Amino acid sequence: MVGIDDVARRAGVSTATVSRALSGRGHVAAATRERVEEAAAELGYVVSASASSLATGRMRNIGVVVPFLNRWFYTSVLEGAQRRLMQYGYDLTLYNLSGASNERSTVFEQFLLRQRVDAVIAVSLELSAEEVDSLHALGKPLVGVGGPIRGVPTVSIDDVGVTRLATEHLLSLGHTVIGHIGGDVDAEMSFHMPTNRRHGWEDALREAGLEPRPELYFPAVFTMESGYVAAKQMLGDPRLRPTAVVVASDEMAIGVILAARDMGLDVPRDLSVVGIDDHELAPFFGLTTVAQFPEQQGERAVELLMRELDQSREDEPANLQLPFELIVRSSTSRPRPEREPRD
Amino acid sequence: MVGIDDVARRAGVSTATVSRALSGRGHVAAATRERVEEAAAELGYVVSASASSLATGRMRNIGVVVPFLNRWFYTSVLEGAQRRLMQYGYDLTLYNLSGASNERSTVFEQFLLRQRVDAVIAVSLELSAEEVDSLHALGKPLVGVGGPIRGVPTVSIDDVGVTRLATEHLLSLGHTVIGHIGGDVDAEMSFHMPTNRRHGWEDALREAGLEPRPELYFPAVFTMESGYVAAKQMLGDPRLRPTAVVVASDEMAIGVILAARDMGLDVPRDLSVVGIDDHELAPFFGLTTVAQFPEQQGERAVELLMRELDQSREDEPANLQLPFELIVRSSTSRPRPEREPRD
DNA sequence: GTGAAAGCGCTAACAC
DNA sequence: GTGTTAGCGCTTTCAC
Repeated sequence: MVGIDDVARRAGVSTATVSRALSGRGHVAAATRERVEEAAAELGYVVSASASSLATGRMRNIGVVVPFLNRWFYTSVLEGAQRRLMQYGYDLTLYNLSGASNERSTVFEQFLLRQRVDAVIAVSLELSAEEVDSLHALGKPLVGVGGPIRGVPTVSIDDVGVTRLATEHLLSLGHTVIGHIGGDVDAEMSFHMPTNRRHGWEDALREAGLEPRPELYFPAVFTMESGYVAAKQMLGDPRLRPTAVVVASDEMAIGVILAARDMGLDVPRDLSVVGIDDHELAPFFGLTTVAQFPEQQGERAVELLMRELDQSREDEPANLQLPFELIVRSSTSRPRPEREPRD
Repeated sequence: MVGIDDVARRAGVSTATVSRALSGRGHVAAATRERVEEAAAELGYVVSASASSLATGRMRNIGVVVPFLNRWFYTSVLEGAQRRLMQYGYDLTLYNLSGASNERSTVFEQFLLRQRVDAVIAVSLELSAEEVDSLHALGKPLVGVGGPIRGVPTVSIDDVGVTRLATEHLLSLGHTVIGHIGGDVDAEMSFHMPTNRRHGWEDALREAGLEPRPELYFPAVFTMESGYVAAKQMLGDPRLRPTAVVVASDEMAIGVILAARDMGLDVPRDLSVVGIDDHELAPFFGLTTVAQFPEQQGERAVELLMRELDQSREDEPANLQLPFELIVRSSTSRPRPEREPRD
């Protein structure tokens, strides 16, 4: 293993100078720096992460904790975070909680505290006060993605706002009977995200002078299949007859489109559908949706972290609300007139 | 920061004993071990990963390199790998190559060589000889998932076998005009995987005494949409008229099902479809498929690595072929008789 | 601008 | 079975 003193010897300087030259910290004469860099390159020298970490106390590694891996949202956040971290020269170590039931405590009590990460990003995770405290006690900054955590800076979107926008889009097209398929309140995703999205639907309706009808809300669990099942219930009930539906995720919304097709309903002529996400499959299905940008959320989380890591800690725990955007495709249109056009 | 000598003092022993007691290496009297563990718990002591790594030369961390993140196969492998690594007490640091074009060289030249990982798992990556060599030069074991790498142990499935099985399933149902939608040879996935899968289709056909017709093969790029597009081509050509199609991935196969529907074809009455993967969406679409088990592939890769890491290196570079399995759902059936049934 | 040397916190010989 | 101690390979004062 070629070490720092091999480089020092070859460049004819001390190890201190090599360290300074290669890390960019402290002043080194340009000529010296060049000699050192050359020597390092020739020898194929790379600093030992553990030695460097031991000396500096910094691992240049951050932990990202996700509740699942096989979901578009999480992998997108991950992708954004990882890309930005790489630019900062940081590694990303991944903790996935979807395995054994005790994995969560293992991660928090064993792995995260082992001093292998300088900070952690928690994605869509409602952390307990103890979990937050134990991390903070070790001086590890923490930022959340996807929902607020008490006393922790967070990046997220306005969950009320997204469904409100989706609903307003339908209202502006002339729909008045608008259903909502949303997350089951006591399912996985926590953070009251399902509740907030439901509120957005209700708020928009009320503002338009329409009272949201509870029987037009159907719970589902954020999968295509559950969206399909919920839609069949909603569309099959002869008392309901919605002309449009706001769906809390694109995957569910695609399920809704397929259910409508299977029932002989034309989308959008008989039913307008709008989702939330802008999932990679949305264009293929022509799905109108409110895009959130999870990769960007991952990137911003990293930036927040880097700021905390670099500077004088402790700005305000800034809660970043990221933008979202209505993307109109072919799954929404004006409602079909009740009676045959008179022509 | 509470260190090892705080624990030693509190337990009334030496640091060496604390180290031994807590790591499980070397002999410690049961009573002593207990006292040490107690002291450590009371003080909330956790070993410093960097100090420990510096002393042992082991990071207890392995790097996993994937070409993409937003694909079912990769996240599944990742999930399996991560679960198993956790059991071994190892961390997983994630490298995703899907970003900037120079990310690959950055990962290989900067990150992996920084001595932060004890070994690496390369998923569906055709590594160059230099990439392999530079890793080996550092004494870092390497295992591949998803395809062979020269001189590197690999876990994968028999790509010829899976499509052969899928094709045989259709043949046994009585189909004789069987198309194939496969990966584009010069697209992302490398490893000749698309070519191998195509061979499986051809082999099975030939064995049944049927000459595979090149015009019944359509290339696509492993997305639902590309499967849809390819299927439209295949099904729209009046000279072709396949009664069944073997598709190289479930996502593409779902695209095929949707295309058939849009053309007024009934699956499976007018067209049988079989995919490869057993993707999470397969049950929802009733897709008959050949399941591969990517999570298991991730787990096995870890096991291979642990064996290399633990023992006397250098067994044979064992290439593990993992099992696959035909899962029959509702997208395949006997072909419709050419003429109306005579009753 | 550069060098000498004292750690960083643990592990593993080696003694006993 | 347990203690002493010499590193592991860097970084960073402190001198010069």
